[in-house]
Amino acid sequence: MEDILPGEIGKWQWVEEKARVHFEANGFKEIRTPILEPTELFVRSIGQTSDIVHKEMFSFKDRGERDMTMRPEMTASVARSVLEKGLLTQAKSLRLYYIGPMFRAERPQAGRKRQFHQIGAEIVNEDHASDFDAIALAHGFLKYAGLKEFTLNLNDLGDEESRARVRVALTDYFSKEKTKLCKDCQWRLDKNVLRIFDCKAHDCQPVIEKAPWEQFAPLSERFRTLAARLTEHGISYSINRRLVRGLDYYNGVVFEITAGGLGAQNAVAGGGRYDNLYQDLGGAKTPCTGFSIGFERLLTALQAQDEKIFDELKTRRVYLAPLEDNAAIATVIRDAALALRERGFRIETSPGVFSLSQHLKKADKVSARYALIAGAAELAKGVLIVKDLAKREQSEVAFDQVSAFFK
RNA sequence: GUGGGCGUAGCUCAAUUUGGUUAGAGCACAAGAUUGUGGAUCUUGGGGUUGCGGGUUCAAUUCCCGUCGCCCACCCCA
Repeated sequence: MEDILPGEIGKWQWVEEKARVHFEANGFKEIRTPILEPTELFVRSIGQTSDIVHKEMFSFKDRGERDMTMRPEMTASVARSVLEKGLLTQAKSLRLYYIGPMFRAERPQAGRKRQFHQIGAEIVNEDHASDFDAIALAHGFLKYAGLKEFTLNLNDLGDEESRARVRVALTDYFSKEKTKLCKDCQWRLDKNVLRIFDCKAHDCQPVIEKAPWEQFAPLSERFRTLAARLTEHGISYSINRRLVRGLDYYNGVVFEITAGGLGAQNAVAGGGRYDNLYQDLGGAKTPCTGFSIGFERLLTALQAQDEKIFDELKTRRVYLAPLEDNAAIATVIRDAALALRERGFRIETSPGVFSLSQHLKKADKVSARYALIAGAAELAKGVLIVKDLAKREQSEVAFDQVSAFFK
């Protein structure tokens, strides 16, 4: 697990702010839930057969001997909260988003830490028509955040009826080929036959290739409608019939967005429809869709595609440079800083009094765009010097005009 | 859970092969040259339980054993 240090927190705040603006503008409300939940919640929602549950959770007994788990994802927590607080009795449907840390006890590698962060959204109690909204929201946010190149992959897991039919046909087929499958797949055959398609083991591939794919085809009418709508809105996609996703609650349309510059872990977002989760947790039938975006992976991809993307962070940083230890000067500068703070500028300064050249050096060091300079001469004239460090220009601004100057 | 690689200053690394004086360098940091115009340069300075524990030895950063941690990949996922 990693510390996020002051030197890099600016990027985090920048992306978080963009996420809040974008999701709120699309009518989504933020929800925050506890990091700790009863283990049972994740076992019932994500599924016993998923890798997440059977080998990747941070679980322990608390002091009351209860089985607790640090959340490995957010969808189950949101569902729990919606059911527990009866949110659907106050509204017919919900559109929620979240930002926060998740925990999975995997072996770390590039793009995969044991604590990681997700930005995600859930559309609760809306039918398949909302699949488009979920995908458009995810796609739109990635663009808004500044990601230029990424690929949307889609698949259709089918409705319950067709899934049941497929499951029977596949179980029948793979049972006959059982001896050719790897150990994991033999286990999947018993527990969740669809996930055999996720297998990357070399020996399983010929068996998977010959599976009765025709049971999946053709894609449903719903899926084709969705695809047409995406095209209409200029969102390109590829269809990947092998995309299954490792959480058991998915059905219907599932999707994954991949981006370059991420190493082996190249999925930056993933999600899909889950119509049965609320029933599995003891609620009423509640059709849903949702997705989540890997925060760290998004940061990595953004920087890989445009190394200067976070430079604009500098443009809203102001360094304060009092030239003398003088209460009047300190007050004038502080008042100006207060006004700029309200305009969203970040204020930097150094404790103590320094010469002008020392101040300017320090201003460079903190990557400030502007310096506010005042000494005895300025005080006498009733002005501050506002220096643009990038353009190497400066002007004298009257005390009460500083805020207006930065408009 | 599997495989490979790596642990020496805040960071990147040297010295380890063949054990031997006080473990070095660059970057970064701090002070000064520089009392009103910045990124350079120069000078000076602070920084180390060589991951940790044990063993061998007159002597261990170096050899041996153990252990912990990190990185990359598999797997899986965001």
